[in-house]
Amino acid sequence: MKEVTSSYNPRDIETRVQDYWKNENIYARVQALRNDGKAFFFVDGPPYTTGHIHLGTAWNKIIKDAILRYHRMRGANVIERAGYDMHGLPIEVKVEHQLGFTSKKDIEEYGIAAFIEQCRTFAVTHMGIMSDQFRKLGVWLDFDNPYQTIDAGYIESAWWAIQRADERGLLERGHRVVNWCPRCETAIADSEVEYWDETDPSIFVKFPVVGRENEYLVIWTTTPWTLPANVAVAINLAFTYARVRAKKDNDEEILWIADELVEPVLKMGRYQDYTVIEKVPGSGLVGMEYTSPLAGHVPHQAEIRHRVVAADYVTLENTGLVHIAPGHGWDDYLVGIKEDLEVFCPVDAGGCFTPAAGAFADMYVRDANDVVVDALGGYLLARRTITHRYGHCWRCKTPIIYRATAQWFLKATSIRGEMLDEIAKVKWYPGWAGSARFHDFVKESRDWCISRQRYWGIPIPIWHCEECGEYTVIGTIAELEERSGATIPDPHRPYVDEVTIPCSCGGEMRRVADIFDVWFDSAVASWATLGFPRQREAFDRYWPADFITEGQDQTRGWFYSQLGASTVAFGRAPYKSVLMHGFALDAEGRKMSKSIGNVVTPEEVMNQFGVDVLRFYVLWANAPWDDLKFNWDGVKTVHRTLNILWNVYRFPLPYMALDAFEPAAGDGGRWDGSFVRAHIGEMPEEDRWIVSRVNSLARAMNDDMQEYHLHRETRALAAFILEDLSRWYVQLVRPRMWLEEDSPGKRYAYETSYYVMRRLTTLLAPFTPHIAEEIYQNLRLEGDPESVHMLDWPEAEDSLIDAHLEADMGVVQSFDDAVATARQAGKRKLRWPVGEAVVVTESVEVKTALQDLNALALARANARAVRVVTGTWDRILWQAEPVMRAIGPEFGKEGPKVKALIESADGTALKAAIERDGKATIDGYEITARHVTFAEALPTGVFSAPMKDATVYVDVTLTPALEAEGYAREVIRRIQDMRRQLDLNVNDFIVAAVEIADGRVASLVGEEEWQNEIAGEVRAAALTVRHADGKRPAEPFALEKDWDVEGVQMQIGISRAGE
RNA sequence: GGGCCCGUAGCAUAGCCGGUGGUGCACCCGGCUGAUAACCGGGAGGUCGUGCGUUCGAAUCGCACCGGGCCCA
Repeated sequence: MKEVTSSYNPRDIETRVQDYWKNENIYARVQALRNDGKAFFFVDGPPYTTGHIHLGTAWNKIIKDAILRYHRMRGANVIERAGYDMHGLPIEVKVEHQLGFTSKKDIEEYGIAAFIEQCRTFAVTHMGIMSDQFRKLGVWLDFDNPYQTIDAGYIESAWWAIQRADERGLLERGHRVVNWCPRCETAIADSEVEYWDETDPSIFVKFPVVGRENEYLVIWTTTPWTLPANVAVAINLAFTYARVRAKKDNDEEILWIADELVEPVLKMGRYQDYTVIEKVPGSGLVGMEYTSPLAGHVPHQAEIRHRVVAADYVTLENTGLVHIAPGHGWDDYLVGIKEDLEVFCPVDAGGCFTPAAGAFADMYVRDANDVVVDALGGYLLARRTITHRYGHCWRCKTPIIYRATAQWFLKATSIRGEMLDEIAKVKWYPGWAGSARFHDFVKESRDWCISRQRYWGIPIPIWHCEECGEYTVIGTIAELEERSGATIPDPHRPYVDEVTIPCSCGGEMRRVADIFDVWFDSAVASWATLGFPRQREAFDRYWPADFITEGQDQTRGWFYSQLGASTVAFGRAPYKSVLMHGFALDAEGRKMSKSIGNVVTPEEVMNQFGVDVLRFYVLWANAPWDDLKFNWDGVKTVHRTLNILWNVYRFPLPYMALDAFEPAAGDGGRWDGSFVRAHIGEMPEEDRWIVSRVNSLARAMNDDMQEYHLHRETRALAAFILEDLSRWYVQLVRPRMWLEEDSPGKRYAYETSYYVMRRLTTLLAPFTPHIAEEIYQNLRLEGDPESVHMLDWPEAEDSLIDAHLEADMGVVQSFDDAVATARQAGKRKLRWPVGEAVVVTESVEVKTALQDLNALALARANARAVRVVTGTWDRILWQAEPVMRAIGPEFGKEGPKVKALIESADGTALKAAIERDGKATIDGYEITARHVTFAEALPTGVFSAPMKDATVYVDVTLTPALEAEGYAREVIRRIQDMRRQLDLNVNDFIVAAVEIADGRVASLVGEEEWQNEIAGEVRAAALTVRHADGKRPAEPFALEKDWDVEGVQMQIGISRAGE
């Protein structure tokens, strides 16, 4: 063990430790060490390769790393690989930006092959950058061999799953309304829609009722451009509708509006008067037919038989009648299916009207709003604008539209029951993440649209024959090669688009043009990371995953996509336990975003405070499942804690080095703690106590780790470092470290300190792997493993836990605090001894603790005596306080006099008299208990402070003996200070002289007892103490200083002995 | 609009199967000076988001509302 002189420098330590891991190949060796352990299969949720990691990503990986390191230390053979999500529209859009593209046409002209190579380069480059960042966080996942969603093997895992879906009848091609980005010209998932406010028209439109002159249904919409696709109007059967004769100027017309909404609607339409002709329940409207006001502009509208249908989702807002266009809305579409309505969608992939839209053909739909409104003419009842949340493409920010298109679906609704059953079988941390949140989400889930009309993704492996309409789903590349006769070097577009398969009808099957929704990529990660279906062995051994952990946003994301794909493919969940963690927010609880400018990056924190501080902070700040409100003060606190850990660690090293201390080794030169176990009975109380504490810590941590209470783990560690080690044990053990001679006491101090640090670094290893390693490297014995991460996680040694001693020590700590408080009140420094400290208590625990640990209590209080008193301490005095509410009425105008007499009376005597006789007489006035109360009064020089279940009284009155020691201590302190100024070693001897201006003090300090004490404490070979006589010392000292000690002038000189 | 989570001193957090609200940071005051560009102690600071309810008693249970987050519509 080497002495450590440098203060805590995380960056140096972390660089050195990471180099060591790399050079010694520690990560691989730890894995090899646990090879025979029980398998623990972990699947890394793949981050998307867009670029740099943020605080949330860092937190995510840190949680994973801490948990996996823990499992490894518990002996588990952890099966893991880092993973990356590398396909998808976000990368396509980035590349489009780089190349200056604005539409799919640009891509087609540039060439799909060249385009996807750009995408591949982008993804691979950023993967490398991110891996380096994760490595810097000290994350031990396999970054050299990560699973990548763009690998051919990975793509096969997805193909295989979709083939299984087809076999189970869960793959379906259907016409559905989907979120559609008119710029990207593709369907996008619900999860790819971002909402923010847009201002849109808000219009009320009159639909003419068939066969009724001048009679209209009034509907409301914010998307005029969907009116050309209208086929029906929906009402709610639960509402009452009014048939109203409305008057405007000289015109009259008859309008249908929900009864309760008549007033506001007519006001909006500037009608001056109205009368309700009749009120009809919703059912009375169903089947009513109407014509489109746009029939003259959109030829097809003239052919549609529009009618009124019922729908539950219609609310009592606007007019209570809802315009239905099944081609442009999800709810509309469902109503359409139920009512067998036509799905009319005269809008193309680019968001422009098709020729079927008649007069509106070729217009971009959002631009067409005004034109449509104009075309409504007199059918427009009112026009306003509205600002409301509207969906946008997450990548290019274009407002989305809803569009009915042919897409491929995974029929999640058919396996919903299975999925819900599986959720219940998974162990969720916390429980509500599964039972409430995820369960409710899945319960509401819809079929999953897995097709996208894009380029950079896993091609959907469906080949279709245009001749006979047959289609076939391919499960592997080998299968495709066999059936097509082609070789497939790369299963991506456009290469795979060329491959054709002969159809049994004699025709030729071609691949459908679509690629997978990128969420389907990561959905198959649990078996793709094991190389399945190309390799079966690992899959058979390890699948499903023992554990995964991701943020709460992944409820709808990866938790769901994996569950869906796995339930389809294997009929069960792909994970056995899931820890759902929170989101990283700023200190105000807002989302970190570039536009607000509140983003804190992991690099910032690492550069200022180091990786271990960042790691410990994010695990310590709050429970994993709560959102993390990032706070620099918290980071600083953690830094301080690790700094104290560092100081506590290096504190005993110089003494150990000086004594060439070697910890007792066990079998094979390996440290095993046997010395402490063997000698625990003989060791001083504080040693037994800290050994007990560190074992209690291990016990508590084992319990908390079972539930992944990482915040409790780290908080328990911090509390141990600060409270138990730094503030208590180190203070108590100090004098034993300074002992000159070898002694059992010193040996115990060394062995105990060593034992505690070894235990502590092991417990810290999963959380702060660098500082733990750094300390371990200095502490480890020859036979010990090369890394702290090769050690086994410590079980609590029950035989070393002494609950009684821990309780006793708690009392002494409380006593220590109380004495400090009382001393402060009495303005008596801790350096100055006091006569006695008296503890008044009724508590048996307090009493026994202060008896058991009396020597310790004496030392801590720096008192000549510590006594425990039950009942009342006889030195307590009482101050009588008159009760005027009783005195006034009874003594009348004598009251003030009685008041004064009571106040000046000897309260203590008065109290005793009243307690004895029930009354007392002062100057002839009879005083009873109701006239007076008593407040505690302390004798001169006594100060009190409360502690748990007791009160401490400290008498700070000085006597010559106490004063002698006090001044002697002051002298010692100043000489020590001067030694430091001379930069002397702790074992150097000095010669010193003390000249004291005050003769009385000089003679007190000059007593032989104190002169010897001073000489011993400051390692003085020669010391003179005398009353200053104005003469300078004969020999000049290396350092001379004048001091003011509590108002007494002293001149002190010291030199190194022999110089 | 719905589901889930969160809302405790200036900031962050513990307590949350009910019984006089703990802790850290910051702040003020002090101590220590053989961990020292450290360390330690003391003090002040709280309508436990708001309101209603259950109860002898609620930060803790119930309901409603307000604010924040994630997700859904």
